[in-house]
Amino acid sequence: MSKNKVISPFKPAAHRHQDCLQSAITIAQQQCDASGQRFTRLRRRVLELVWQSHEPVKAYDILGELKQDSESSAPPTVYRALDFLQEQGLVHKIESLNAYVGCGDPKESHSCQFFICHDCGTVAELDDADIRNLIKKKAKGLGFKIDDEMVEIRGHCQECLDAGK
Amino acid sequence: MSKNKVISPFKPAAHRHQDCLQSAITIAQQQCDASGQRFTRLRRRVLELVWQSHEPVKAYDILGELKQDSESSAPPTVYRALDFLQEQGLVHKIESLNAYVGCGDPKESHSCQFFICHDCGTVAELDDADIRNLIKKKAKGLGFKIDDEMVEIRGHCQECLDAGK
DNA sequence: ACTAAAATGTTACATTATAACATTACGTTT
DNA sequence: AAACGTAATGTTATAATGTAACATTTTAGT
Repeated sequence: MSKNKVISPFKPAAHRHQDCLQSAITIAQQQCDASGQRFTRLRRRVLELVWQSHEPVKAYDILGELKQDSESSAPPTVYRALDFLQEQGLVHKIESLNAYVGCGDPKESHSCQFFICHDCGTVAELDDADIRNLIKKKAKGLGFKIDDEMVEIRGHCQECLDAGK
Repeated sequence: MSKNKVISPFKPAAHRHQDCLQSAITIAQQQCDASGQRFTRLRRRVLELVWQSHEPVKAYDILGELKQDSESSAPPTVYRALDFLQEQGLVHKIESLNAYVGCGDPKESHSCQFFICHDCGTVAELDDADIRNLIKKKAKGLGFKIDDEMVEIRGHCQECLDAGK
């Protein structure tokens, strides 16, 4: 179970994103059912909005959309839903962007590493055991006990490099 | 030159912090002289404030101190100084805390990895070639070109664990 | 239906950061 | 030293991100 996984690769610009979204919602529903959490209409809606693309989404952009739904919404509406989704592992926050992305594999808790493309704005997510173990080893050398780790790599994805952007 | 370095270890609670501060300022002055940058009074003062301890410092806390100096100051005062210091490699921003720490080894540009203790709030900084190289390798596997990397590990340092905090 | 807990609504505000333009300080040329 | 141009700082206003506190509604379990 200590495998290196690409949880979400960089998606080609054209792909059936509807499938990504659909799958994310289905899995989220199953997860919540299984763990006795309530996947309410609001939480579902926020998750859908996070999954609108593979780009990290800002909380206030989500809020803007919610308001268009003519649902009564305010910042806490969004932040509470995002907190819930993060606790369930359904979304991650990208700290260096103050933005949120859907998690492609919420089934198990994991460390994750993000690769963020400056050009197209999309993000790839890994759960890489090599990185995790190396960090664990380094922490051990410092006598440090890890709670939580954040690895965010900024640069340029293959597709954008090829496109010469 | 591809060595693993501990740029700043977790400092024992009691140490001659005056020396850390002094050294940081001296090195900063030398760096700026060497690269033809102006290490102005304001920039020096902000760097001193960042180096008040080994805990990350918030921009608005720095602003508060500046105002006490009876210097006329506003947010841009601080953010511009911090931007400059970051460009020179003299301070780093901890993204997950929106806070800034002095860099213990600004002499060369480097990747760095932070270990952040939740208990005492202090931070250790590594420049670890193993981590850097592994991330580089993983990026290569994705066809990804790295600009910049952020590794921030949150947990508990040895000293706090020993103290049973 | 009743109740307690969870979720959401609502208002207000705190924190973090930047835009835009005015002024001052500084190094260079003359 | 005076004039000039650029870099640095001052100043005002506002944008962007996030939370506290309390009211109301919804839900699950009895």
